[in-house]
Amino acid sequence: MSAKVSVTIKDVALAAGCGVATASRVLNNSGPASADVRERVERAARDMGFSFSATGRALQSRRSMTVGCLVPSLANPVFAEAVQGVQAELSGSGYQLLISCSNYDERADNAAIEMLLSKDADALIATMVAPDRSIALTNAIRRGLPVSLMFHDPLEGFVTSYVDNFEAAREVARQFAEVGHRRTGFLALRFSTSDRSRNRYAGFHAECRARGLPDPALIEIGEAEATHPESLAAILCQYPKLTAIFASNDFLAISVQKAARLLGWRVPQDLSVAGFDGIEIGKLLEVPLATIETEPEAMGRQAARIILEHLQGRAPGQLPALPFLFRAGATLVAPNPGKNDDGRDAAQPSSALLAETSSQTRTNR
Amino acid sequence: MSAKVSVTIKDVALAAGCGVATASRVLNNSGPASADVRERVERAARDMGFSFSATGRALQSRRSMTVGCLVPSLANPVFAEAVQGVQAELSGSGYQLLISCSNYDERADNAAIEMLLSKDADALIATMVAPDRSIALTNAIRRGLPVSLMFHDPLEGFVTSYVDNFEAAREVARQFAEVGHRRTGFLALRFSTSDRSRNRYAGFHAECRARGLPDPALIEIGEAEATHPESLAAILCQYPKLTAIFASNDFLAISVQKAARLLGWRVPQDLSVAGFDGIEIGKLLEVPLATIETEPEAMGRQAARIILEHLQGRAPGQLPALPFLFRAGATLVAPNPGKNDDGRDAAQPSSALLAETSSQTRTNR
DNA sequence: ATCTAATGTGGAAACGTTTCCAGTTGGAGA
DNA sequence: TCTCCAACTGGAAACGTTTCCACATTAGAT
Repeated sequence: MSAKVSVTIKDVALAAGCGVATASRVLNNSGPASADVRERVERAARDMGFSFSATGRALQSRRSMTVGCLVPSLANPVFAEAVQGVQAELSGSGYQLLISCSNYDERADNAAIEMLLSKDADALIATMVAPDRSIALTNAIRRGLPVSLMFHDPLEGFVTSYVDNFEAAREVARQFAEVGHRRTGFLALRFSTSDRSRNRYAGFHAECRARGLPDPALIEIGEAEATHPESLAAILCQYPKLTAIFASNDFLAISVQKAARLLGWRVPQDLSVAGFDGIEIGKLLEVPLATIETEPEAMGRQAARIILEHLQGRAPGQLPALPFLFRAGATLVAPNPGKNDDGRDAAQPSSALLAETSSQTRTNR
Repeated sequence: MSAKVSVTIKDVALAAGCGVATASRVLNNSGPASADVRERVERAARDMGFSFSATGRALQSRRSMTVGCLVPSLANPVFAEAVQGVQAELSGSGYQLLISCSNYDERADNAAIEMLLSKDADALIATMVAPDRSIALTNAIRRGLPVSLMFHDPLEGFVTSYVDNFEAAREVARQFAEVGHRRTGFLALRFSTSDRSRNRYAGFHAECRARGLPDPALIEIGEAEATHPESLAAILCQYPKLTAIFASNDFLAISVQKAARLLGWRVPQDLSVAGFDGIEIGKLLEVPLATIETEPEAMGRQAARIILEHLQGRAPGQLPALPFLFRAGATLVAPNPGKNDDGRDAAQPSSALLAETSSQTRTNR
């Protein structure tokens, strides 16, 4: 109706014939007001289509009711789901989500944090290349701003929501070893910018060592190879002796299967594969993917809950790691004696059996 | 260093021994200042770690430098990628992204728009159940707030970034028909809350009609069936005569393959399948998925560009649809004469051939 | 009838900016 | 020396809220 661009509480007060203080009290139910004036104010507000200006409120209350969130990329479903979890948990709390993406770039990380801070975010939830190296972030913490990380393993001075990458990777090594794999490889994307990837390798490596197995091959690849099965195949070619590959995420694991197919290798007969993350599609594949199942959305929710508690004055400490689950899948079976050339190879039972059984191992720390 | 929670321009001015007006001019490079005072202000700001309060600025300038964005869910990679595109395009423009998700709920849609408006968003980018029914949204437009939709087909009174769902679906019908399919089905998730789904069905239906083929079966399913291949199989069972299914998105198409497998049907020999969206993983499958390739990220970028232009005073009109591409895949071949029971069936040539050739049809409107 | 207390009310300050405007300075030209 | 103008400067208002405080009104108690 009214062409007024934006109607303020002053306009409402004027229309209702009272002071702004009274109008504010009525509209917020924050103080006494006679039935009479209450009615007038409410009607005026309704008629004029009044709504509070969050900016005005933020300025006066020193709270923007906004939570800043930084993730490497929303194109990676794992982060997207985590953000979805954050958003879901925040929704209804009155807090809104301010989003930023760094594209796995450390400089962008810092710029983004500074941007979020200058937007007066009341709290920060982040996954970064190197949280501990971010001056902006540590400053924020020092100033008492609630900060909570996602995906990062525990880090001195930070609170984080995470799965224990090291332990989960050990579990994969265990599964590999138990069916008889000796020569294994870890396929890593963004090894240098992802502590997750590094910790997974560390756990995988540690467990192999502990079992007296050869060290796993560390195969680092770039964005290009990850999205181009032909390039990936060219790389895999250089590791003909491996009988099993642990990929640092499910998408990569599926690419490995494709690359193997291009090379004429059969999965799992010629090469076993396991992934990480537990994306839904892995279960639907013709050869279901063995993987570590995680719940990014739960991670986001936990991070948001921590922030919310902080914001309400409580100061929750570090929570234990979120659970993960080794999901058995047909991509992982005993190595093919033909390919494995170092004497002792395990003649494990069937393959298809393990695949369709949903025997899963729940681990929790 | 200083334990001061937040340092304002007033503090800086005080430290530099000048008025706030001068400090503001220096810090913004927005007016004259002697070299002397300029130097003092800049040093004070640096020493005290001053940064502008976006809130203060927003209040005085009436611009929050914030763009509100509403999508059904970030758990759906298609939307997540679109948001990533928006974010990427916005980054560097000074605008920040305020995110909200509705979970495909019309009521939540409206509440979210109102929330974003009350947060003083300078513009809105949205994908909703029913943009045209949203009072909050139409009000926003009437007030002159830049609004741009994503994914929705053109709608009176709105500007949208989209692919032509109707045409794309016709293309699928054409591809189905050309290899000889007559009895086809359209598998729809969230038919009632997604105009995309409805328009795809409409296009598919129209093209079948135009070719004198039987109307495609409309198979509506819920969230539960979509994520549970067993349930999906039970439903597919009821349509034994179909030789090809067009699923309203790729994830669903992959689920169909799984369900078919559970029923002992072979894809593509017993059932051809095509999807929509063109997610990357479709290419990596053992039986690569035939699908309509789209670029959600480009969609987000376009929406953001439109908004940015609006914000700079230009008023760009509706742009043409974004291009789509029919991606051939091994899931689509000629129907198996054995299954097709109505007399005239096409004895098309090979199957595997069509699969591995990457002959793709580019369409644009 | 007076006193107290509770209730209602609105003016004004504060939050952090930017910008208008008026004032002060200094130097150049007459 | 006087005038004028440009360059610089800072006070104050405004943006939309909330909240403190003081004031007025009323009802209840003595």
